[in-house]
Amino acid sequence: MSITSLNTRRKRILQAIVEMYIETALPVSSQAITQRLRSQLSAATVRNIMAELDSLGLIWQPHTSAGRIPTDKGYRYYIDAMLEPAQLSQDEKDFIASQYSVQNEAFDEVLINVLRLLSNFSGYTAMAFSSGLRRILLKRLELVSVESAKVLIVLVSREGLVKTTIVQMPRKIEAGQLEKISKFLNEEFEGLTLEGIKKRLAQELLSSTDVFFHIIKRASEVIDLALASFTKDELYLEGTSYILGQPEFQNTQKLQAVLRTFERPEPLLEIMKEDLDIEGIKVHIGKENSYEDIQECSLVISSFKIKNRNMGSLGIIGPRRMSYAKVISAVDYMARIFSERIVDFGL
Amino acid sequence: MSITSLNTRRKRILQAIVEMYIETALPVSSQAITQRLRSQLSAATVRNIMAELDSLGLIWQPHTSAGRIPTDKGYRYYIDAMLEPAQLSQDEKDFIASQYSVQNEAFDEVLINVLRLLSNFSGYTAMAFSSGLRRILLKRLELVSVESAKVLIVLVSREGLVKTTIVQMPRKIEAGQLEKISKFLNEEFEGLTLEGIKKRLAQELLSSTDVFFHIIKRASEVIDLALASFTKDELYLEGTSYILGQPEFQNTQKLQAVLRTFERPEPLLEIMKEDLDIEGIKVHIGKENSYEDIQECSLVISSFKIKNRNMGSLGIIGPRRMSYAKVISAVDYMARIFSERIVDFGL
DNA sequence: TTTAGCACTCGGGGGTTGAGACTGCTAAAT
DNA sequence: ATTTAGCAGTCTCAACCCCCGAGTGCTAAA
Repeated sequence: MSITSLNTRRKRILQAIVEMYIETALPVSSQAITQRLRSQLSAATVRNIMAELDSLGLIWQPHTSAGRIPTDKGYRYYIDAMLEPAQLSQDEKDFIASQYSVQNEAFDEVLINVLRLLSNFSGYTAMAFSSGLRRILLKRLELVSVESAKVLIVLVSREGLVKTTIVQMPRKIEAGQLEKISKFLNEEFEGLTLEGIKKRLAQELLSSTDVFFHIIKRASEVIDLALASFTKDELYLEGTSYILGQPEFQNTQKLQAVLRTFERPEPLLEIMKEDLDIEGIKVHIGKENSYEDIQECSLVISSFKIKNRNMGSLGIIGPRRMSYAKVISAVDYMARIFSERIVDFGL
Repeated sequence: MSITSLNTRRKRILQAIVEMYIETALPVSSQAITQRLRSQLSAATVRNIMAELDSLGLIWQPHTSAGRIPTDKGYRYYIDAMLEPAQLSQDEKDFIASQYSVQNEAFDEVLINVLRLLSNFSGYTAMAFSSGLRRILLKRLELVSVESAKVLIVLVSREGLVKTTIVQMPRKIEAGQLEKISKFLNEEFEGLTLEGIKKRLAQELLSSTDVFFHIIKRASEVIDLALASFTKDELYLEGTSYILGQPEFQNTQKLQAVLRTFERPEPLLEIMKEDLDIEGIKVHIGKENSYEDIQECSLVISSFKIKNRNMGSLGIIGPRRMSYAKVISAVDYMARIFSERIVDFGL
């Protein structure tokens, strides 16, 4: 007996176990399954099949006289082989659309709002990863002098994103010179990525006349500082408290592991970074995560695009015992809607 | 017998009880005290004194055959009458200084870093309240057109703070006009608070000639939008998971109350707002807090200044059974160092 | 192949018990 | 008058037992 040869009846029983366990958080007994399936199967027959599924490693018992619980492998099979690519209902979509209002907010704020919405809708913690402005194309760059050597850089991308940062220039810089630098950058490099600009500047620096050399030098400094500040990977979390309501985290040990991760979320960032260029939805179940503190959790992740470039990912982190059907369709929908609208709103 | 007449011996016993309870989280017995004090006192004598302290409401017994635990009143007396204003050791200061590095970060980020440091150093959850830019004085205001009706407002305060926000103007606005508006605002209102500027603009709007009316009108719109965005009170929390390690919060009920507060921290914000103009350190012990969900907690709060104006507060929230000596000196030191350096770094 | 029946296993709730930790009180000692 | 030794009394807590109920696996019959 191998997993690939599960017949319909076995599949239906596995499905029933997974779904009932997701609903109740209680081990599922043979009798409960017969009731749910309303088929002519007796509990004894179901028990035989459960023993098979158990030996295949798809379900397990917390103790001898208990019902069965899905293993990670069981959830994996359920998701890969049995979960239909569900859509949100129109009602649900309408609900989300009605909540999704964007005022005048920077990119970060819009993203956080989307996460809050996703988190409230799903009842789990929402997370997002943004690859910074590594991939965006320059539309305009404004330089504002804050004080002597301190400059505020405002970057507007072709995609409509705005980001600002304050940097410390190596030397004092005059307002007039600042203007020249930003004019130079805007005229020469519109439509390039920051890294592209950096390369071009390095070339020009070699071949430039003395007159321009100075401007190009300072422009390089500006771009270097902008790069350092704008291309930081960032992670966002919303609804972290939803994890508290989950019965599997009543145990203080397990709870602490997850909250530790929420405080130092670099592992989550790594995972989402790796998934950045994957198409569609990616699910990580329990021990499939190599990072120990979240091996009681499942992640559902999808990347979002801005003008066809993957700019980051968003998703859900919750207990393995998660309503995957709902969460997967919600994450999918939010990633799509966010990709579309972030540009429409011109942010 | 009244509290004010506690003689030295009674004080020393109360102190021993508080300190041992803070160390061990276990009720303190008469015998434990005789051992700690190494005086010639017998346990029986100590018991007599403990009975007195008990009837004064400074200590209590969780049950008849248990040792004593300080009441809120006991902690209060300990802090007010027995705690010397301790300084951090040079080692501790060096440690903090070595961790405290600021690059080019916005005000928020610096504050969060300080909290993280304070939290790690103390082993408790750190919190901060920032009153937004309500109290700052305008040095300069730059307006950058982002697209048609969308404007980036850059505010530089006399204190050296920089904040930016993107706002949606009610109408399209031309670059030339933007320049006029910012010139007008900078020339007329340098040195005022945002609210001061708003008032003055309202007056001028009434008495202005037709030529200026339009500019003033648009300037008002800008200031209104800036006010709405810049003067939000904000609360920051770092190290929330430290609360989980505390033995008093093994109890899920109590834990949940605190975590609820971390989730909707408005009550904390209120408390810190009220303490904003208090000099030095303020300690709130257990039931002294009117907000029920944190009546198992103590707060240690100090406000920080920027150029002699109280701009916000920072502090610690932890169990009543907190190492007050260490926490108080740490909070005091961090508030001072933050007040000093935030300006040096010109953020 | 399915199912009824049954013996078996295990967790968990409830009650009991005994050890140990402290106290308050009393009476003697200082 | 104050301190202390001694002791009886109180309460918690961990250990233990026991039993119920839930659910299983296995066997043998349908």
